[in-house]
Amino acid sequence: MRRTDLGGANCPIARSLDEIGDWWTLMIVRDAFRGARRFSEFQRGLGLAKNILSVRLRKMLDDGILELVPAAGGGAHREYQLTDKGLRLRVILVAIRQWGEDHLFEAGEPMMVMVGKEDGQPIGRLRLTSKDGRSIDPWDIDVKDGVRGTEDVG
Amino acid sequence: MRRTDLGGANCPIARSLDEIGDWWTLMIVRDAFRGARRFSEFQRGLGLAKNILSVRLRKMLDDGILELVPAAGGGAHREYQLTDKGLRLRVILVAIRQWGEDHLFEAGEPMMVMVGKEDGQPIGRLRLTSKDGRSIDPWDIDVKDGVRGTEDVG
DNA sequence: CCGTATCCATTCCGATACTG
DNA sequence: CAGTATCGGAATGGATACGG
Repeated sequence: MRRTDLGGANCPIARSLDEIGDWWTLMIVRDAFRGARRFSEFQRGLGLAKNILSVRLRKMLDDGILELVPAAGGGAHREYQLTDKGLRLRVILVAIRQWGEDHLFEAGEPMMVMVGKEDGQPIGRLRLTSKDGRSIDPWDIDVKDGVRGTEDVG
Repeated sequence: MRRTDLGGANCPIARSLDEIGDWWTLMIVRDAFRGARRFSEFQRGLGLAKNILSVRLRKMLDDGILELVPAAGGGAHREYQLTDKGLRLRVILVAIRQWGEDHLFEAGEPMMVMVGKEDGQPIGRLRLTSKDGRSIDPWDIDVKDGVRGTEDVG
């Protein structure tokens, strides 16, 4: 996404979109969460050309979303694995998923669902909250200049 | 996004990405949340060519993300307004924003922040939860076949 | 099996000019 | 102001062939 290059902007949305605001990247992350670890797994799961997958995977390695690690089973090859930064994309995928479930499917239509490993139940809905945990409606939010405070991390 | 057209897939992520998985669309939504309502406002805010903006806005109208309404001030023209479906994209923007804040900014670097209209405080972090409200880690989630149950709405 | 290199078609974007 | 029409250049995507 080059456009007029907003990558250096001080808007976290613009900067994020420059890195992951691309169809394939998020689909690769989706498959990684599903357990895909090898080149061929991503390729079969997504049905994209190898050259494209190659470029995307390398960029995601460069961006620190994926990393290459020795094969889990002890094979000679290496496998792709989500970094912590990549794992944190799960929230975005869930948000996208829940929006799609609400607005892009008919009732009764089959779909893939996310369930907690522990209870096997569909995960809860994401909620916008104020600092003290109360729910906020989508329109009760403003945007203003600020600074990343270290105390906000975590 | 044409690719191999996953739009009809039963994966909500793929289907969502087919509709909003595009750089400009989410940036337009971002500006709409910031208060942009007119063609020229979007154009100035995003710095994109008019022909592109024109196509994007029309598609978003078709998709029911935006709608045209009589000018708020009583002017002769009409203005773009987020539909309910569009307003629900706020959660996705917040998820994208928080990820970017965490991984794409240095401490102390200036950035735009979202604050609750009511208390003026930065909004809380999105949390993945199980059905009963307990927090879930990003890796403690599985994906399986399912159906959109009407009882899950809301 | 894991990629890279090449080629071609399509799409996307920006600039500009133009209409109502 | 709010778009539409056109054009050329750049990037993207798919297919295929090739190399480690």
